Amino acid sequence: MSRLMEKPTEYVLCNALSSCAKTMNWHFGVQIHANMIRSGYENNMFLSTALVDFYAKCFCIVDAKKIFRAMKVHDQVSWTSLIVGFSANKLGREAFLLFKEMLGTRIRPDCFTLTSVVNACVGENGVVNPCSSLHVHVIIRGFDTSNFVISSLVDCYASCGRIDDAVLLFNETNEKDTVIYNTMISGYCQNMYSEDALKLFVEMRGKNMSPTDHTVSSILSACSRLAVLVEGKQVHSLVIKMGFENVFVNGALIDMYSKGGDIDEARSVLDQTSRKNTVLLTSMIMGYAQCGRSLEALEFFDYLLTEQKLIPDHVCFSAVLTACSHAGFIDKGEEYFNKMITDHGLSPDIDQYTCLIDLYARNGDLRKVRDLMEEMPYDPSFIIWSSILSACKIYGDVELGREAANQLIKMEPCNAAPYLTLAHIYARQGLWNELSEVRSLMQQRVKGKSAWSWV
DNA sequence: ACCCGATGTC
Repeated sequence: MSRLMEKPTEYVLCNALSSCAKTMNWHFGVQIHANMIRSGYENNMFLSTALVDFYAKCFCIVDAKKIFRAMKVHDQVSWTSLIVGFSANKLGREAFLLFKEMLGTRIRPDCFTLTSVVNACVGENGVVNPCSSLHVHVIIRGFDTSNFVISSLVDCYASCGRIDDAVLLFNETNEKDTVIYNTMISGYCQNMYSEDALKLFVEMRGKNMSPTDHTVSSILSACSRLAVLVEGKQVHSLVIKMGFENVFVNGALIDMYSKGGDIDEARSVLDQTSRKNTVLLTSMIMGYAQCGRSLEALEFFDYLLTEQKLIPDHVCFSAVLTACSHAGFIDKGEEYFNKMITDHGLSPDIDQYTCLIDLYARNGDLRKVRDLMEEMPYDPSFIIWSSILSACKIYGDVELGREAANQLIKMEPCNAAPYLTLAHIYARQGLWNELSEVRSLMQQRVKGKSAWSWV
């Protein structure tokens, strides 16, 4: 090894760095960087670009930026590498700003650049998602024939809720490949257009295009949203016929069966999965919790911990706490919550606090709800206040109910639900003046508006 | 030589 590393060529170092980037092998990559400096290759643009890519993929975005800024010359690839780097580090805005900076140079973006910057903007819900202006660049540069660019644009439109624009672009694209179909199907699913997702799947089959494992995982999640077990089972047959079994597909199958009410079939899919991961096991626990088989959820979790050496994550504890909440197991819920911190070294995020608050609230222990809200390092969310408000309705707590309703109204002034629940609480206690106040407030604000009209 | 697209759990 040392002989090989004495006089490596630029070509060797470049490929080695690229491998380190792909495998996220930081330790080896920094040694190559050191070797590169020793060998006097610091000004090699290809190597510097590979370094940018390597550091970014290892989540050392600061180092990636430093290397990029120190470069004397750039080409399309080096610009694109840092854009991809920002994107991989969830810095979509910075990726977009870098793209704009690139437009000011004499280097023109190519389809790699455009795919990458569009992809970086997927899920960016900032002030305005720039998909339209990127789309303009795509058209100007004539990249609207590239399936890579089109599929990332479809995804970008769909991910920021502009499903109509996604459909428009999808429909006007002539040579649609499987990935574009998959992207559109997944876009429909993300936006809750589950029926349209199924329709497009049927269209795809009618055109004799072969579905992939990606197609079926989206379609299965559409089936689980629609709770259509019959269609879901047909897709399951297809999965077996085509041999699509992987963790994603099996995860979607488990979810489809448990949401469709056939928890035992979900378990049978899980048992047939050879490489089980925390996600699949969490789906299963959540499945038991949501169909009211809380004891089985907890037994299964305890079995996995002791016998299968499961390393639970935050989501897994949400599933366990949901099981406790649905069954009213207060002591067990507190025990799991504490064990999460002490035995598993996880600091609870707002979702687990939400589960525990919901557990207390459903059981009418509103004192503990208040204490936990004081203690937790998060601002109470809409979900938390909603679960408190429904508890106040059941247990007749006017004071806390009023506070919860006011918080909810502040967050979503045009949503009628909190006004109605508060009115219900007032009516139960015979507080007629308060009742008419909240009623007229609701009429002023909610009347004739949809729940989302303030957006 | 270096950079690009989609999928699953709360």
